[in-house]
Amino acid sequence: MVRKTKEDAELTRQCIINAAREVFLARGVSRSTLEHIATQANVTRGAVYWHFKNKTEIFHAIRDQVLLPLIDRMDDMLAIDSAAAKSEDPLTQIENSLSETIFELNENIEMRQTYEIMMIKCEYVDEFATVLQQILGNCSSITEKIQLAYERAQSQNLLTGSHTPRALALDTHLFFSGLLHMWVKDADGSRFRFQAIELIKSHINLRRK
Amino acid sequence: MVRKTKEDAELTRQCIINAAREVFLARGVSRSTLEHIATQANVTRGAVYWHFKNKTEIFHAIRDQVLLPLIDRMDDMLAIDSAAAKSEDPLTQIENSLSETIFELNENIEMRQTYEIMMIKCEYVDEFATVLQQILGNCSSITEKIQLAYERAQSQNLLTGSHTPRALALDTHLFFSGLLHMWVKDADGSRFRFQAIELIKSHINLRRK
DNA sequence: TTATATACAAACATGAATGTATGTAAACAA
DNA sequence: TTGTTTACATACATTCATGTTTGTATATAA
Repeated sequence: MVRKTKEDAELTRQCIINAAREVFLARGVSRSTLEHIATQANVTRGAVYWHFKNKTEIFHAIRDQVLLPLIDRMDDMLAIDSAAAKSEDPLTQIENSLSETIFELNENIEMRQTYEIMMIKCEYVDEFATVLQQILGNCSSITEKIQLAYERAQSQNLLTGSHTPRALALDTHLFFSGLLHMWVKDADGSRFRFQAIELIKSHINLRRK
Repeated sequence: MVRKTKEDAELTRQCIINAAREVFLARGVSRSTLEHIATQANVTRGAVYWHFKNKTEIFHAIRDQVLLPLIDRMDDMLAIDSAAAKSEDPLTQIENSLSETIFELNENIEMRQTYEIMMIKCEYVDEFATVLQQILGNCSSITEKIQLAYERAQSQNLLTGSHTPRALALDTHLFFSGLLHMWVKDADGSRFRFQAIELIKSHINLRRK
């Protein structure tokens, strides 16, 4: 049975991406073969090669599909003129944007899998090295957004102590980066997953006057 | 020229480990072949197979050689009865143990390479999955040590606010975990490497009364 | 209606990488 | 001094993943 219409083709493309995510997660990117992916997707390698140039292209497809939207949303939540910004103080805004991300990881299986692949099932060499630069770029931009929020908090006299918004933002970013890593590595959920939201709240409260 | 004495053999073993570290770093663990490693060490695969069962065993050798001592030292610096504990307040003790680790990463090339391999040049699946559990275990133990230090700080009335030592320790641990990741990923050093020590100081100062 | 492009499946050719088996020279023990 | 083990190098067999090529049924455009 051969698929024909455009929609059918797009459907198999999605199947391949989903299959690749599962396979990458289970076997790591390097050890995953196009045969594994094809089998998981109930197609042959022919179909895979039709839709993608090689494994790297599938990898990027997976990444773009779920990671980019997440970053966009985080950006939105931290923006000055967002809906959130008008109803909440800047610190709560930061807290919510972090919590929201954790919430998404909990709810959205594909996103969780993708995060796990990117963090502990992938070796950042050669073609994948560029992805690292992208990640660093995203980190910088998010840190800046957080910094702006802290600046607003400062001008509203919400902060304890006399720390610069820049330092606070970097500290928050590193904290969250560490949290995401632990969240992913802590697969059985015993250590971090259950208390992630509390940790975020506690982190922000350290700054509250 | 064939090597003969015990010492010579141990020397080639070390050569192989060092070669493997370089190769793992450059190509990632998965893409590194025993042939690559052998060539880099100026031996043949025969020698590699004589000293190691397979690639995984080399991986573990690399890890044990530099990572375990680091963790031990960190434990020491945070211990109640260490030399550091007697001359410094608990918060400075925490700060120094973190700074010391960063200092080591800066000075010790092998350690830096090993960290980089473990964090972004390795896929944690199958045989390597157990390493993740070890890492999580180490994290727990270090967090507990930090917590004890915060408890001492609390009883000495050094802390601002009313946060529990447990929450502070987790926050510090996550911060440092994130810092290490960024430190490693930030290969050109532009973003994090130069200011790592400042970030640590700033993180601890957030807690100081 | 027919020609062409699409969306695959199946077959093929090639190039590794692995593990093992064998060979061998020197150290060391007896 | 000779036998045995050590510490490798070399050769071999096998498996496996990749990329490409070819075949083909159907959709779609002309």
